[in-house]
Amino acid sequence: MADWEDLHHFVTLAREGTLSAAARTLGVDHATVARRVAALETSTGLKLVDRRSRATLLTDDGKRIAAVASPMEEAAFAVGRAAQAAKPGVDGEVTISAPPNFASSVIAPQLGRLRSQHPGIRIKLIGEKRRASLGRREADVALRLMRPVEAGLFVRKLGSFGFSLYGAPVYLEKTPPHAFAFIGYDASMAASPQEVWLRAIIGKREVVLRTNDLETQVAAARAGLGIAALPCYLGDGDPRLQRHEVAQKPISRDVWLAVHRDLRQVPPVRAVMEFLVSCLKS
Amino acid sequence: MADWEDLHHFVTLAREGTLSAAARTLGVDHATVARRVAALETSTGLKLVDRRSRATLLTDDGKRIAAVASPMEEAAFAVGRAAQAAKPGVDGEVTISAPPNFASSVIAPQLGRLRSQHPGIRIKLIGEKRRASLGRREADVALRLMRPVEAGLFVRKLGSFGFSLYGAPVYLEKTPPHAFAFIGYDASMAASPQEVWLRAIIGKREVVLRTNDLETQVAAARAGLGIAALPCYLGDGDPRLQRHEVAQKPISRDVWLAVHRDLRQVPPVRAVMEFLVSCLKS
DNA sequence: CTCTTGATGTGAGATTTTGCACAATGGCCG
DNA sequence: CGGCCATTGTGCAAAATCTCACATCAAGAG
Repeated sequence: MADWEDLHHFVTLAREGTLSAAARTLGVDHATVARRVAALETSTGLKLVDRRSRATLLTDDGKRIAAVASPMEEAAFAVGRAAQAAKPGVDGEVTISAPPNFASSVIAPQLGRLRSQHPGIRIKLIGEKRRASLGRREADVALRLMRPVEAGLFVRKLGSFGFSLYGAPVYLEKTPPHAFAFIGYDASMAASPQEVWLRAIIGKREVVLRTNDLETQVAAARAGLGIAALPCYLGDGDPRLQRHEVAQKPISRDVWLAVHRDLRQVPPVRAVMEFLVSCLKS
Repeated sequence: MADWEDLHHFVTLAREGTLSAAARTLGVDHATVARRVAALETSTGLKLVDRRSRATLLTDDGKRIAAVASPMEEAAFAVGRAAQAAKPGVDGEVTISAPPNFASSVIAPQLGRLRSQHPGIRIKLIGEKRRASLGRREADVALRLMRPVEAGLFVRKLGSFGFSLYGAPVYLEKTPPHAFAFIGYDASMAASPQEVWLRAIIGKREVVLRTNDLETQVAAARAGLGIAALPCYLGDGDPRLQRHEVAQKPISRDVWLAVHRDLRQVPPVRAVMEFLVSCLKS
């Protein structure tokens, strides 16, 4: 039988697409991935990849083998979860994935509370836009703004938060609404509900800044560049920002908590879940 | 994530029960298995095995992990089959598992025919009593005397053969049936249909030889030791044996061909299957 | 067209892993 | 009770593997 570690490298290469990317996720050198895949080709007697200088493409045989081998990866992740679930006690490291501003503005300020309740838990808090895969254990617990649909997850709605328009107090004073300039997301976020809502309000008025980063919008609005659609939890407590009410129906987004079923009962994970619930109650 | 090859060694150890046995099936030294399992224990942070001097027992955690990891092994075997199935052409090595006497008396004599039809096929013919696992690729094609029940197999009935009583001609001449001495299987084969049939015929008469080996029975019967229940294909063509008819309803056993679904369409496997069908037609 | 960038290929040295040989353990059988 | 035997544990030399560094290559930007 083929070396399972060779299969591991190959499956990762098949998913990542390049030797270098696979090497990064595996934490090894790209030369190692190349050699292990070559070893797998020898042991199976099949040509699995086309080695191009820009990327390595899977051959038809490679696609077939990758499809058959990927259940191995599922099982391997299940082993990792089982190992974590088997560990007793409330100690351990728990990785939380959340939207970046949510991580910094909502979760991080309250982490002290969790720390004092459960001193044995170490937290890894990752603010990232892309959805971390819970199945692949990129995170143990995830906060999402959309209801997660992956199989095998336990999902719970934690609450919701609203958006309003905000600007610097001095800007709102001196600028009549018909002359508002706006700050919005760029094309990568054009489909998000709050951006759709904002565009409807903007109408034919001017957009002076497009960015993919919410913090940048906050900073620009504070500086008096224009009006931005911000979560109320960001804008309402900030003396450098002032809400501007509009006639349109206000928008709100739901916050979902997701955790893999295998980890739901693990004490440290449970503790983190309860902590996150309490974070959004207030 | 844990090293997949460590998992491979651990799963094998879990199935085989001892380091040495696992080492044999993996083709490595027992020290390697021990070290890799230790490495897995370190990486998972769990104690997986109890190291006794006579055997290594799985802990409860070990059993859990083994249960979760064994789907990995299934997938790995599926990869092996997929690799074999992907190879083009009718060349290749095909492993046949069959009852020992069947292999030597029925299949082996006709292998020349297969060889001349398909010169590119190399045959590995394994005569063994225990049922080779097709799922674990211990054989590509198996002949069985019982209908196989494992999942994922393609099964076909090839035919059947009968049993009769045979003895040396001189023995049958000088011995009246009520004084027959018999040659039969030992306890390990007591449940086989032909042995049950033979016992009913024997009644209270004497059994002078019990053995687990059919060839030994043939040799003893030829030598005039007594009467044995033999497959007709063995006894009828042998001038040193003569059939003795009895009133009891004759018994026959079915011969089944089994192959894994994934390999059924592979050209060399197909060729071997057709060859085996033709072997049992005559 | 050239430069930059991110990819793959290749060789040498360092590290890790492996196999071997032998010692130790403990159940089984007479 | 004592020898037997298969199994596990350990240290060292050998072999395989990995990392690192550098060369090469192709696509896209300026």
